[in-house]
Amino acid sequence: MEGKENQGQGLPPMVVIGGPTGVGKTKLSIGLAKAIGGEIISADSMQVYEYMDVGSAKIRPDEMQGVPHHLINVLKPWEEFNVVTFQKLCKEALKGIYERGKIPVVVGGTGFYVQALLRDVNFTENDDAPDYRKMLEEKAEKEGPEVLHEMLLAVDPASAEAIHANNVKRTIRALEFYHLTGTPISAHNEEERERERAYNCCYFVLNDLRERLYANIELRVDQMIADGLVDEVKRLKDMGCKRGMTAMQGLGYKEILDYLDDLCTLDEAIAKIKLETRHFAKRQLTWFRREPDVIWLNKNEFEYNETDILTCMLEKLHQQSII
RNA sequence: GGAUGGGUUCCCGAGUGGCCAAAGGGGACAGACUGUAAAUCUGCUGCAAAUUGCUUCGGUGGUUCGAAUCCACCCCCAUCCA
Repeated sequence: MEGKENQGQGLPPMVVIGGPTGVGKTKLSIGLAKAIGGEIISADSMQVYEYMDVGSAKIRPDEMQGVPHHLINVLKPWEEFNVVTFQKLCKEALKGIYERGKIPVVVGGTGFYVQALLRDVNFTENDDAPDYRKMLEEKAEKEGPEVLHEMLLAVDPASAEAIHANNVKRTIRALEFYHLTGTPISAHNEEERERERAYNCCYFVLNDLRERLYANIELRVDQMIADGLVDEVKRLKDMGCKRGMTAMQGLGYKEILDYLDDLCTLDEAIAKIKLETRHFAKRQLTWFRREPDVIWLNKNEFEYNETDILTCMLEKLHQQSII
């Protein structure tokens, strides 16, 4: 509990608000940003995309209340997005924020992205190797995932042990890394794991009772449908968006796409979105739980009083000399 | 009232005398994660500290060394006939 207050001394200030989808991060972030004169950086893998508003639960301009937002609507849906891009865009945004003498408030549910930013993880520069990756994907498809896993075992046994054979995506990434750099990704990861936070920051995680979270998710999905999610996906489809694209892997998008392609009924699609969103929220929480030094804000413990939550946050920020 | 099919662990569903605490799937829960992360993958799921014990397959009673599985009666559900 104590003794960690000054560890961030000298580092640039930052506030992080994480939490599962649908807890109310957006609303809270506005309240906080206004209170401390902050600017918001969205750590969200879908809100970066233009034309994807309802399905990504993107904040509306009128909700921003004048608080500047970064990393929202900065990519087209057919563009690729990944941690490295996120990191790069983030750093650009941060530069401006610090120049303006403001405090960045990083808000988002993608724990991986937040971590990459906070610890300034170095993702070794490599060029893409689309052909190699594609070859591996086809190989896995044809010969089964074990074959790739054995290839990995030969060049990077540590990774092979850490990555389950069925996890084709991560197996491929490990192979690709070795292919491009000649060194095992496991060695690289080991080094990067040692990294400490590069910012003086408070990492808040907003949470709520599981049952309330889930109930809320269902309501939100119904609301998205009412707000025109189907039309939104239809428009994206007309723009040429296809299943394989990063943007179209978003929850709500891939399922509605299936519906539009007549692969299921609308009700089935909606039920699936709800289910997968619940699963997602759970995975998010798993990530935050293992993240060290996060400050949990359980809404139920605050009796759902937003002001009390804000007061608590401000107190923590003071303690850590962020404000 | 009659005929037939059926009631299985949170749900769906297999199991028709011992190898069954009961296949498989789903959900729930837990976890992994360092360039696809709203992705991808893993574990676990009757109770009890137990390689052992206890309770469970609509209910009750019976047959048997032994039953979720066989028999009898009863209750409930579905469809059909009256």
